[in-house]
Amino acid sequence: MRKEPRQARSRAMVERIVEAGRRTLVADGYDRFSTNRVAQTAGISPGSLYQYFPDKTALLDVVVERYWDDVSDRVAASLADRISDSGPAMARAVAESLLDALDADRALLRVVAEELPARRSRQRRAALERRVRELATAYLAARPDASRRPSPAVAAWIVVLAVENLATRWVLDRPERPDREELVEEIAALVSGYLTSPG
Amino acid sequence: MRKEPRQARSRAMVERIVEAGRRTLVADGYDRFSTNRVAQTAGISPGSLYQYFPDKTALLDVVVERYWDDVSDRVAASLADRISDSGPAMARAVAESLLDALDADRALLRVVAEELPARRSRQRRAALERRVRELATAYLAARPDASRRPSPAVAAWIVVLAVENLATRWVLDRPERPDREELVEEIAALVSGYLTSPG
Amino acid sequence: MRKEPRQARSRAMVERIVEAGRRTLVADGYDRFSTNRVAQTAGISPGSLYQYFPDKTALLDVVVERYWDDVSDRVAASLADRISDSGPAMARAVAESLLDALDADRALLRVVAEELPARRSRQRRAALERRVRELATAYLAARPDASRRPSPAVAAWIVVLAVENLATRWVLDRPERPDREELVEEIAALVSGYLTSPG
Amino acid sequence: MRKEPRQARSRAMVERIVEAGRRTLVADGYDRFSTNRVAQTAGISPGSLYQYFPDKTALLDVVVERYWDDVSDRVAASLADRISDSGPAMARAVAESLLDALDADRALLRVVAEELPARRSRQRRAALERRVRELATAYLAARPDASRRPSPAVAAWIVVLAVENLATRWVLDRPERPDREELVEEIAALVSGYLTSPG
DNA sequence: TATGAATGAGCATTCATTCAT
DNA sequence: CATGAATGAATGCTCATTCAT
Repeated sequence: MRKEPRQARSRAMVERIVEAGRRTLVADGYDRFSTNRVAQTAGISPGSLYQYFPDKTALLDVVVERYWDDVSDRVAASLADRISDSGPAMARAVAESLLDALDADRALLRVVAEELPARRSRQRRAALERRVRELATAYLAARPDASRRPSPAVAAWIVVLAVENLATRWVLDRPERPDREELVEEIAALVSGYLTSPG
Repeated sequence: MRKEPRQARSRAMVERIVEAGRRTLVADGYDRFSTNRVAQTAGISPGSLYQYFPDKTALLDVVVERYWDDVSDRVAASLADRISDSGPAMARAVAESLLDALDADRALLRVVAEELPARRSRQRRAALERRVRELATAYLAARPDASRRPSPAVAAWIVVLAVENLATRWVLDRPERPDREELVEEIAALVSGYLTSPG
Repeated sequence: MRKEPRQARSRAMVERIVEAGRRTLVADGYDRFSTNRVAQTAGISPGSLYQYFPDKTALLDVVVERYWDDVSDRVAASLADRISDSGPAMARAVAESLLDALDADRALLRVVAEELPARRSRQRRAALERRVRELATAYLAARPDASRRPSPAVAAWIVVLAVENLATRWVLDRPERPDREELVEEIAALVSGYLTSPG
Repeated sequence: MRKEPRQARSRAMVERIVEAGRRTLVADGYDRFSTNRVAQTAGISPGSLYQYFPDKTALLDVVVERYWDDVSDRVAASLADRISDSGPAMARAVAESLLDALDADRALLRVVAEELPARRSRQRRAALERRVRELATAYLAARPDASRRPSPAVAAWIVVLAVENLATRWVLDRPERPDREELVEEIAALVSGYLTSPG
């Protein structure tokens, strides 16, 4: 009496491999991310891996993809709890959400952002940026007087990239100054100062 | 009669190898950056390479290091020509300098910023940031009323990282919007808006 | 109510697999003749294949075996239509029959004769040769004055091998010269010249 | 005081690898002809093999090529010692030469002719055939009355293929009948009977 | 019987590094 | 110093075969 349909078995196996991939990446770094090693970590044979992924790259892509999707989801979820009206508060909310999301799997962020060729992460990272940018654009569109920048699209590009990079760097480097609170404050200032700067 | 002292010979050889490394990196990408290939490009034997560099990584590091030092020098030189008084003009000058400096060897920037594990660039990139940050800090220190941010050091950290990343991404992606002029304008707004934002 | 006895089921399954093997061989070549691929072509699972064949080799052998048996049958059938009295005419008939038989599945001949290790074909190809040799021997025995060769068995060995190889090579290479008609003529001359050569 | 120039070192190594390839082929068969195994047999590391051959196929090709060239040379050498005038004697000489040449490395002939995909041998085997064919054609051209066949080229094609295959098969199978002497006799009869057969 | 997921030994190939010359 | 042939561990990947279901 098999409860789970075939699909579920596959899904479980894919899960197992992806998780092994993630762990291998975090534990051994990108340079040691080899199919044999992942298979060993997953407790399967190298051949089995190829029943679920056409090649090494495909697996890596899924791991990376999943990471950025998770970050993206965490940002979205986190934001939902912090919706607020005023501009600076909004910027603060975004910053906090991003910091939380990036901090959630800092070890993997380190690999994804610092060991992988950026090219590998590009697409999914861009998806995250797009998602946040859409929120930003919607926000700006809904509150025309929140921004004095001439182009909302350009403003969103500027803001999102700047904030994302500041957050990433901060999470990875954890400098003494600014501390988290300061950082959020400065980001809020950066964003609101920019938006209210006369265009 | 050997004219040149050993040191000089070494220096010339190191130079030759580093240059070969740079060319290999640009021409073939990081994946094909192998010691054999570099040696061949340099017109020496693989064994000789190891007389000047302990391992492949060391060579790569020097190439990267040199790249960021060059960028750093170009920024400094470029800035010297644009020294100006007013805040926004200063921000504009920095942005322009950075864009120029990054654009000067865009092919290598692509490899260094998108193919190499970011970790490799870390130290020297940080050096560039430090250098610019120092300029920024000095500027802010000299003009206390230019900034309302509580900590000059933090403000410099924020500004430099934000501007550097925006410039890098823009050079690499060359998006239609913002175009260069717009970008400079927005960066100026970002920086001056931030600095004048009440802390 | 199962209509067919187990035997019949097996036979049908064997058939199905062998046919799939044949098609795989023709379509993809010997290098891609893998059990998985054959099973897929047969619409069964790789495991099932092993219920009918102990290993890959056994299946391949049956496919090859079947091919040469088919050729053998075609030669026999074709010959029945060309029975004639005079020696040269007989040689011509054999040549034509062989060419027809080999041409009938040229695609498979190519694989069997040029891609497979010849060893694989050995036994069954020998069976074909034996069959034709028997006809030849019988013919020679029935017409003692048709041959001046001392040993009919040896003469048959010589003639059959020579003719078979000439026919095979011609079918596979299809050289401009000799064309088919010429070839048949030359084979007839070869055979009758040989047989009438004083022993 | 290095006596041998660089070339010679390479040549020795190539020789060593080719010989190891030959031995591996003979000892373990085509299926076990792997680069690692050849390297081990040669007493070198797998990587070294690739300094002399771009890939496995290239090595195999050289082994096969060398085999057929050797056979070809042996035939030529052997023939030089048997040059004779009369037709049947000539055919006998060719047959003997071929049998000698093929017998010289029967173990390798087995692999080359029965295990390798024929395609691999094709080109070099064709070279042998061409070489012998040229001799035959020259012979026929020089003695117009030696042949009554209409086309010398076609006659050469027929004769060479027939004789080559008979010789090969005989060497590989070593049947009781015909024995070597008989075989040579029958081949002579085959050839001279054919050539004198009225076209 | 039939399945097909899982296996794992094996393969061809690469490349950073060494060391005898 | 310079050489470059030699190394050999490691890699991504395949496929004949097995066995729990």
